[in-house]
Amino acid sequence: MSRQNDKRNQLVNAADKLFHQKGINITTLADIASLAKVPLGNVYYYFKSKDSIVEAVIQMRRQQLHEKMAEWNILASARDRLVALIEWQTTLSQETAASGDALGSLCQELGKQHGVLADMAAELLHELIQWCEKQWQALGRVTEAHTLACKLVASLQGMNLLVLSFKDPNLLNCHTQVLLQELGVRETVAS
Amino acid sequence: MSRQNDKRNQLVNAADKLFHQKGINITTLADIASLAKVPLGNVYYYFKSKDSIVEAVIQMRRQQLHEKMAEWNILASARDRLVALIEWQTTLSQETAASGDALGSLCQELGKQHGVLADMAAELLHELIQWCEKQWQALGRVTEAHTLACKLVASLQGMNLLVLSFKDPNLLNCHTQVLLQELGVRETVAS
DNA sequence: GTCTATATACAGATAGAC
DNA sequence: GTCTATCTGTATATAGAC
Repeated sequence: MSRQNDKRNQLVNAADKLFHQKGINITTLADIASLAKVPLGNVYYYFKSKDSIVEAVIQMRRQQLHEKMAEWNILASARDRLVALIEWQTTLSQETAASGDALGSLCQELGKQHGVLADMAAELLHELIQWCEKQWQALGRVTEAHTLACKLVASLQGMNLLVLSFKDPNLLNCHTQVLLQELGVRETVAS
Repeated sequence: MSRQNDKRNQLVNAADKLFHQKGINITTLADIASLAKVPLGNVYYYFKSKDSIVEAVIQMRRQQLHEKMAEWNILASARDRLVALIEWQTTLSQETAASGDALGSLCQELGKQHGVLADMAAELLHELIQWCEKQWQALGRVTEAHTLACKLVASLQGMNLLVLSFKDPNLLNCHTQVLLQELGVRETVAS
């Protein structure tokens, strides 16, 4: 952890926040430098271009996603692990209402540009789906696992879009109830 | 339909296409003017700002959505009307894989900016959900109609994001099968 | 009404002092 | 390594000839 990495991390964290809040295209290097309290020109000592900052942000988010999944993996039952994912989304409902889902907007914005960055963002989504797939397999839904995983992630992402559009965090709580119920149908006993 | 409106419409159509393909923020007035074969400076005779072009595009899409819904409304059963919506999405799978869903990306991009335009885009999504809600009511699912409508639109929108991210139109076909089956569960007989 | 030329502002990126 | 000053390109928007 050198001094150099400190400043670099400040820049990546600032970019991460601004990309989420305003979108990548609208965010300027000046915005990032300003939030990170680093002089504009200095940015190019750490990154050769704006794209390489975007790449660094994606890598950081990938790391964070891995940590989240590792955290969920500790849970004993696959059902609880899926519940943890869904509940995690609800804890983000406030910021989702303000700025959308970080992963979803990243994929949406980069997806149109057809570049390497789009593939990297898509890879994050892919890893999340793969993780869900494993949980469904553990629940015995082996043949349908992939479809169910896509369905779950799509539902969450679609709901995040509604939450953003209608600025209504509560919509997410309401809908995740349904998702949780659907999970419960096969796993819990009536009580 | 004066000559004036012709050029205006050319500009709106060009903007509509480019906003979908590249996103609003990345699309420049020069891009729009060029595609519409209108000199750049002339754009300001028809629109006072870029935002007012965005507004015109949203209004046009609103009109198109109304036409689509009117078209579907002709169908006899509410179930067929919902099927028509889902199948319409699948017919768009190619362009969704290339540029995402037009409505979804609009809401995602504008949703972060918290302006009047964001509200207008959200209104489109709202109208689609309301339309779905009516169909569910007609199917007798009165109390759950709103939830089911949100769920359906969210599923479609989420799937559109996966299709864009993974550049895989077939994913949509695959998933809409599931949605159609779910609709079918309550309405069709085994055969 | 239509278009050319241009003002103005600001983006990403660079040069080079310290 | 760090920062100031600035280049270069290009965006939105305007002025004004025709």
